Formats: sequence, C-alpha cells, structure tokens
Amino acid sequence: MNNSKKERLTRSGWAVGEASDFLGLSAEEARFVELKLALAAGIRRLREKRGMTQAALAELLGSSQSRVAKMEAGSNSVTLDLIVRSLLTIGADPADIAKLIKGAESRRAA
Amino acid sequence: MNNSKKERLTRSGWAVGEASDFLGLSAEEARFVELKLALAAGIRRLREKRGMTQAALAELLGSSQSRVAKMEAGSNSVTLDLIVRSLLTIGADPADIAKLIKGAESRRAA
DNA sequence: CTGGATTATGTCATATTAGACATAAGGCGA
DNA sequence: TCGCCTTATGTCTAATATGACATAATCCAG
Repeated sequence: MNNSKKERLTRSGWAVGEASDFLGLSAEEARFVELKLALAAGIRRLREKRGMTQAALAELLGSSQSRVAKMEAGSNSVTLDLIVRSLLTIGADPADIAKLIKGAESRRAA
Repeated sequence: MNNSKKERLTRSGWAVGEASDFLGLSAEEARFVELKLALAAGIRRLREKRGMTQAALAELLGSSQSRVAKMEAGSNSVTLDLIVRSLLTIGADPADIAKLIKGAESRRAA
C-alpha cells in the first residue's frame, strides 16, 4: 500500500504533529500514522520512566530489542496491535491510551 | 499464542465487559481484547448510523464484506490496525477513538 | 411462506509482520 | 581515546492477517 514513501517520511525525523497529507497520504492514513506515532512515543516515555532498557522491555514482551526499537520509532513494519499490547504490558491502562490518542489529534492546530 | 481458547470465548457471545481473565488470558490480554471489542462495536455503530451496509463499507475500505463482518465481530483474526483504519475511514476522529477506548475500561466495575 | 438483501462463517493463496540475529551507530564514563 | 552499554537498522524464516470467494444463516417486507 505504497509504503516506501510513508516509511521514508515518518522514519527520517518527523515530528509527531505533522506526518502530513502532501504525498500519497490520504487524510485518514495521515491520521493513522500520527496516532501510531503518538502511541509509540508513549511507549518510550513509559519505558524510560520505569528505567527499563529496550532489551528489558523486549524480554518482558517475549520479543526482541530490535523490534522494540522499531516500535518506538513508529516504523511501519510494526502493527498497532503490538504497540498497544506493549503499552498494556508496561502498565498503561485504557485511559492512558485514550489520553495518548487524544494527544495525537490536533497537535495540528498549532 | 493460544488462540483457539480465546477465540472460542470471544466469538461465541461475549459481552463487552467481561472477556475475562480466567482461562489462559493474562490481565493484559484481557484488557487488549476488551479494547478491541469496544472499537469493533464502535465501527458497527458508526456504520449503521451512516446507513451503510457492510458491503458498502468494505468497498470504501478496499476490503470485503466478510472481513468487515469479522471485524465487527471482533474476531481475533483481525488486527487493531484494520479496525482503527476503518474507524478513521468512516469518519471517527482520534477523540472519538479515545472515547471508545475509555468506554472499554471498567465496564468491569459493574 | 417466499424472495431479496444483509450479515455470518469457513477456506484458500498471497502479502505482511513476527521474533531472531548480526552489526552499526550513539552516548558516556574512565 | 577506549570499552561498555544502549539503541538503530537491516535481513532472514516462520507465523499471521489479508482480500477473495463460496455459502450458510438472518431478517423482513410483501
């Protein structure tokens, strides 16, 4: 689904507020990516707050350090499922997740 | 990851509030499933509100009726990615999604 | 009840993601 | 600078999800 473009974009330094709609990205796709990035950021934040390394989290998840890295980078090779599961695993509850998602919307107003 | 159990459970008539932790489901897994079900329910609600049929939504999504059905059923053969994408496509914004997720938490208190 | 439309379920082949592993790159203290 | 620890990136194979198709089950107007 035309990944390479998006990938290059989101990968190389996109601020959360503007994975925008100017290339092939439909409005929904853009929103989807932002949402994913917001959650990804949440993982990193929580992980660091707990003083965990990526490797530690990976073990907790039964996954690998590399996947955690990709996850936190919001790489498009990782699914929302994995991200959300991870959030739950490090102790975020649905309310926290909801909050992260709300944060994703309208950083656009800026 | 021990799907059959969960599948049978969630499939055959599980109310949203209690995809609970009594079989193999870890607490996080249970929360994850509930969250997914809540979003799935959101899709159906929105779709019906728009007077769309599953087939119509499917076309809009570039998917198929059967997949939409599975999606709304919260089948574990559908990813959160697809569900969320669908929500965005029928016009839900991040705030709506956040709301749905909040709804998922603690219908447990009952 | 019958028929048309909608939704549910099951099964494929193909595409995408998973964890693993190797290895590079980036701190950072001594 | 040198190591050491952590994070980033790339690439495999196995696992899983995808859309498609077929077909059953529901619903409901007439």
